[in-house]
Amino acid sequence: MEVGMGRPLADDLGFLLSRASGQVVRVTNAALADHGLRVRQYSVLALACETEDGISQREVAAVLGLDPSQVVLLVDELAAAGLVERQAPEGDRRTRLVVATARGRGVREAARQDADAAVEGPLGLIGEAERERLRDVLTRIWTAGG
Amino acid sequence: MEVGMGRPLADDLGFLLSRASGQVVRVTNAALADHGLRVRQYSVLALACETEDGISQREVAAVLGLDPSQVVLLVDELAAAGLVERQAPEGDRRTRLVVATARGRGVREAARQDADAAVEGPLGLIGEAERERLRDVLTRIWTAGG
DNA sequence: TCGGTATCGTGGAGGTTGTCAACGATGGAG
DNA sequence: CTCCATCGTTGACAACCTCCACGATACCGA
Repeated sequence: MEVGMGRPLADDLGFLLSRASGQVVRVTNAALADHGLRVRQYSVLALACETEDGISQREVAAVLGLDPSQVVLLVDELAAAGLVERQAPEGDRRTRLVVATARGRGVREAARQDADAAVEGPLGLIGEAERERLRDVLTRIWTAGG
Repeated sequence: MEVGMGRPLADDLGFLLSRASGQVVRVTNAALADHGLRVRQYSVLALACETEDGISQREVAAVLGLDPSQVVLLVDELAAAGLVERQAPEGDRRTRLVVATARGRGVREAARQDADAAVEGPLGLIGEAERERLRDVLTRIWTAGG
């Protein structure tokens, strides 16, 4: 029986994941501040920009891994800034579609560039092939779910 | 000039990182709850267990990527649970060494097993070679720093 | 030896996030 | 029509992050 120490924290994937994530989020938030955005808001805005007709708040919550109640405030803030609008869909009067405004799409583009540039700090040493592999792994982790 | 949409959010490494991290943290927290721990506390405890003579709170903060003021409360809670002790080092009376108690080491081991098992949910499909690769990438991201 | 400067732990304020339970409104199935 | 599910919303509460300030201690140069 080995009595020594088990695997150190520095090898724990969960720990490494959350530490790296915190790092990137910190840097990204700093970059987005110039645009009056935080990462959460930026993510919602980005999602809204990716559809022509908008995306329901429920879907936003599901994709981002958030509680639906969190999305309410995020959309409130984005709407107050004039970056998105809440629209009623054709058939279902329960749901609200989050639709990006023209201004929202512009801000998203500008913000994306700054965020991408800032994130090159932590990610600078990671090559493109490795990034693609990382995307794949992180997506699979998410899909495997809880 | 391409007018279409740029890279979607689902390809953004920062987003994928924080979503996967949140997922794993959520699952881990649930597993650690049986031991009366949260991930943050568990990380501090794990770090304390990895040294014979303890680790300064400053170092804990640096390794975990936290503000030193956060560590104070975490150590308070761990100490109140009898899992760690604050000890004064030989030379420097400013610093406090966080030292794991025998009970703390036991709890850490038990908690580690439950946490590792729980994390197999999200990480189950990732092979060992890929995990090692992931550890390497995440560590480099952290080291590249901000 | 003294004085300025840096570091450590700690405390507090303020904003952000995560979690959970409820509610009203609407939709859908039987 | 009735029962049940879904959607957005609200509120409460704990956890977390960020920043600033303080007292105590250490270090270094004059």
